[in-house]
Amino acid sequence: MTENGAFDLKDFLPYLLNQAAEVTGREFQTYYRHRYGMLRTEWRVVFHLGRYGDMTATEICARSMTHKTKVSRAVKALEKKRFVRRTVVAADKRNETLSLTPGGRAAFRDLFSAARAYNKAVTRQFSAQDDAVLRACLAKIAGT
Amino acid sequence: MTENGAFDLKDFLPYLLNQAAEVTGREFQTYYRHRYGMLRTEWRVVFHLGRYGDMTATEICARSMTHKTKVSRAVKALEKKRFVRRTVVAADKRNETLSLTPGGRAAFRDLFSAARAYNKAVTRQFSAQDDAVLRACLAKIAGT
DNA sequence: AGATATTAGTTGCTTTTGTAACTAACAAGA
DNA sequence: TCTTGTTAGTTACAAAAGCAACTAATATCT
Repeated sequence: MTENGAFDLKDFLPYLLNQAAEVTGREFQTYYRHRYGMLRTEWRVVFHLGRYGDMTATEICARSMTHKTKVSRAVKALEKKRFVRRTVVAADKRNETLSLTPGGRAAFRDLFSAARAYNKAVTRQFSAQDDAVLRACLAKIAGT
Repeated sequence: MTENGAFDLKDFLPYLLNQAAEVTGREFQTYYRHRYGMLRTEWRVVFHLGRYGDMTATEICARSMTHKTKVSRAVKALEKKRFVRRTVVAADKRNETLSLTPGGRAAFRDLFSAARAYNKAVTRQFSAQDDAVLRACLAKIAGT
């Protein structure tokens, strides 16, 4: 697309990003959805706890830029599925520390390596340089 | 992220894409939402008709990789808001040609230039080369 | 201490989306 | 012409997300 040339939907970044996000999101969701009956936010919560250790819902919100109602519902669902349990912090009873159960940890390990593999498969389409540029641009757009 | 190094959420392409898509989507939606009470798919339909001329819902589905129920609902809403009207094709009464009303055209012109401007603003963050790489990668991922 | 504000997290209600089943119009072969 | 199949588009119902109001616990200020 040139400065004064035609401007198509396929030149419009929000559209492009949305399409790309939808494709990869759909592809990867088969893992957590099929195997563990998780929703995207649930998988994200499991990722956080598995990768970074126990933390509160609020910390997950901050780290993943996810709204607290989404996280709240995800935690509730994960608790019901016995992937996560919560412990009220004695020092401040408003806080609950979230942690993975053994089953949650097993799911995490499986999904973590699936995520790595999926990521590698997508990334393999590009040169290392292009991949780096892509990631840098996305991070910049996301404001990270 | 190196081959065997730590793998973080921020290295996971589906996550990165989702974040970036959400940020830009949210930012741009203020235009069509605030000014014209449109939803994303409605704006997409208007874009198609304004940019590429009258066409049927099915054609919009194909061009924008959008599911037909989404388009169907968008068209219904746009019709109610008097941005779009439909004409049953005499030769095949299953088809309805969609076209913009004068009001729809005015909205399109406004949103089209807003989209261009927004796009330019996002793009300006990167070098021309990086921008080209970004777009190429996204198109590849989206399977376009 | 007592009033006020802030923070963590939940819930209720509404909007939006996804899925699948549906109607109507047309096509094509027996 | 009478099935059978296909295509365009809609609708009904369920799943998910967004938003705002809510409770409970703690912090702050006087």
